[in-house]
Amino acid sequence: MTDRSPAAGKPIRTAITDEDGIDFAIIELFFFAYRDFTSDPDQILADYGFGRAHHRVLHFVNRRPGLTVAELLDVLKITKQSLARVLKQLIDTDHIVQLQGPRDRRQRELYPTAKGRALALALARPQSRRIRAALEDSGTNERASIERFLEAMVNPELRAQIDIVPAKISGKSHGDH
Amino acid sequence: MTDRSPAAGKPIRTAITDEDGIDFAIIELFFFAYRDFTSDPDQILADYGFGRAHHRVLHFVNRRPGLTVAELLDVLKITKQSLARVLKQLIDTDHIVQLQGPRDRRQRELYPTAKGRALALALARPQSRRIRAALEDSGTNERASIERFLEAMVNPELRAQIDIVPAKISGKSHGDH
DNA sequence: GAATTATGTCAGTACTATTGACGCAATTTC
DNA sequence: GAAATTGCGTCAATAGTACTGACATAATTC
Repeated sequence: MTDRSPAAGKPIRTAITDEDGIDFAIIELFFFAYRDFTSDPDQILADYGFGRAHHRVLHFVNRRPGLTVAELLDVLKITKQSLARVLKQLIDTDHIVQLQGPRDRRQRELYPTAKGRALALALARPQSRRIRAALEDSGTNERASIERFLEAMVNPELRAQIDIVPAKISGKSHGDH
Repeated sequence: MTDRSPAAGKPIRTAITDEDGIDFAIIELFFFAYRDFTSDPDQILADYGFGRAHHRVLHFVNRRPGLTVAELLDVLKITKQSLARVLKQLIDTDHIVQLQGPRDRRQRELYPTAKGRALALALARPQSRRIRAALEDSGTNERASIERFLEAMVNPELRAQIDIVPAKISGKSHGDH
């Protein structure tokens, strides 16, 4: 089984490199960075019997309280059926509540509970710590570059989703409770 | 079903923001960026009946021809059993060949075939195009910032994996590996 | 010869995702 | 007001990726 079967191609012994005109360096860095970026919350989630899908739902419901199921599906780019089980579990465990839409009573507006907010924060905390550490390694003003780059990596037609968030008033100490 | 059950918590109507001391802006950008970054190759892979796991294996076998199964498991951070099916399919479809290790005949060195190399390039091409476009939006010298940031996002103890690659010499003085 | 190592494989399970179909209630359209 | 559409929930069937634990084989090391 170790030998190639008769029809098999010959082994190529040289590594693919950026000379092929392709940016393997960043492709690979992006893979490693995202792998470790998600590993922090994954560990916490395991304690709850939740997975990465629960995290994403929880995140967006906290970021855009009151969004409807349809809007959530659109942001996550998954199907209704994929969302169903995950959302049900989050509701059953009292992390998220549904309210009937005020304008359209068919809609279900999704809101986090205090419990759901706390979990969202707990999951984001190690990720934020990792980001802060990475930015400290870089120069301070490079933060803007990183944000621009990441935003430019998103499909243009979907970039609107990013800016839905209320407004991330940077310097401000805020008060809208 | 629309009302919360008696014991349910009250809905929180305000969005989580960066004021909570957490960098939601970049957390979310990273999610969107990676989602779209992987969507390009996913479409191509579907034509072959392959998934993202096949892509990762193919990528690393092309990047480090001759790596052993154990090394591959270590880079991917998955289990032997998870790799088994994917690797078998790639071998059966003549994208990858195994050679008996020269020093240690128990080992299987993995190499891409011409077919495997071609597919790896085809998968990387749209990703590289996306990266190039994103970098064009930014300044040229910001490339180094991006690389530094992504590298700093990786767990320090795993950062060694990144530099295993032969040498990604650009203009970079990056000297010491 | 015995222990260890590298790999492959088996069985069972879990999570996330898919497509397609159907039902119900609310809204919109005519 | 009846009909069509929309938003949501749910059912059934399936797939891809991952896990743990166990066991077999061959090669290497002690």
